[in-house]
Amino acid sequence: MNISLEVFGDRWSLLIVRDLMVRGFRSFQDFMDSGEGIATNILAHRLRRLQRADIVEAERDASDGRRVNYRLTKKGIDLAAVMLELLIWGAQHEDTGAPQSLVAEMARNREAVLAETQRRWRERDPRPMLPWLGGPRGAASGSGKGVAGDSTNGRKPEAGRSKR
Amino acid sequence: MNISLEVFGDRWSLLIVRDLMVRGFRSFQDFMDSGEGIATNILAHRLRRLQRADIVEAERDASDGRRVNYRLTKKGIDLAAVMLELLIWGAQHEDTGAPQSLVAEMARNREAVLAETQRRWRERDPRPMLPWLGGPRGAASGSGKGVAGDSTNGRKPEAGRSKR
DNA sequence: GATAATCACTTGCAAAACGCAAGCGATATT
DNA sequence: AATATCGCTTGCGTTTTGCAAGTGATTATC
Repeated sequence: MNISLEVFGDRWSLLIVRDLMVRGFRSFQDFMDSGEGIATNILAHRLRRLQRADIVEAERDASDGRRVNYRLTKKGIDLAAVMLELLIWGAQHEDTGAPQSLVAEMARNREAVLAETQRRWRERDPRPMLPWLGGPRGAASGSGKGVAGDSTNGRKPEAGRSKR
Repeated sequence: MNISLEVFGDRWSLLIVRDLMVRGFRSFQDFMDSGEGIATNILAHRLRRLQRADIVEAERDASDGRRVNYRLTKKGIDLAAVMLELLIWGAQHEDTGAPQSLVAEMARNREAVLAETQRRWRERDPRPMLPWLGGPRGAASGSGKGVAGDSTNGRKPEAGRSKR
């Protein structure tokens, strides 16, 4: 676990993983526009470190050569369980903006939430999981209520990021 | 979760919580002797911050006025689920010193592990949970194999820290 | 009962990490 | 051809970290 903390032991790394995992972020720009206020040099550095740790991988966008798409690896998506517990803890003990009822439902339904998270990852479904966090600018947020009871099978990979 | 990261977003805080939770640490000295290499000023600062966040509480030792005993609060012990998932993730993906078989068993047995963790906290049972991590200097490590099937009811709170 | 240890810190200082603003090269749009 | 966007890098000042030494209070030892 000491080793884990050499990767996560800073203010941004876990947040980056979370945004990739549940907010549907993919590009450098997504992070810059998210309002979280990470600086470009720090973001670049963290992304590189996460790549070295085999938690994130990068690939140039096929249809736009400027853009780089970041994505979690298997190792990265396996952090979902940690994320979920941290989210639940935060909702119980800190004053986050998370709707109580939804988090409670997620806590009751861990397995389903994790399964859905991994499904979206496997199928490259870019829709954000946690509506109240907001997805990348110009993306239609998930299916309204979001996860945990989400069987609205929109199923289309091109969920609508605006201009590119 | 952003808020959580204002408390955990550094290299040491989570480690401190873990040591209080699973290694049976209580005193400033326990941390200094643990070989993890945290500096005194940083440790003091982190402990104060964790106290302010109501994750840790401190109280002067009744029988030795120099000593301060640190202990997790309820909010602190509720981090056990996060810890456990992080431990499991680390064991699966990083090269920790954790015995694979034991971690696998913990993963299969999450509820029991969490229950036992909270039991030890409630009953102030100071025995460390994770033998391979080692408890505070001079403490008899947990009951051999440790948790997850640990029904050896030694049950005595004074498990034997050496000189004091 | 004076002396030495131990404990939980604090202080000073140097090194590293961080954050901001500006700039840069490559690609894409107009 | 000119301009905009994207993913960075560079410089520089501020903050955080780490190391070593020291301090005051309490306890153990001679």
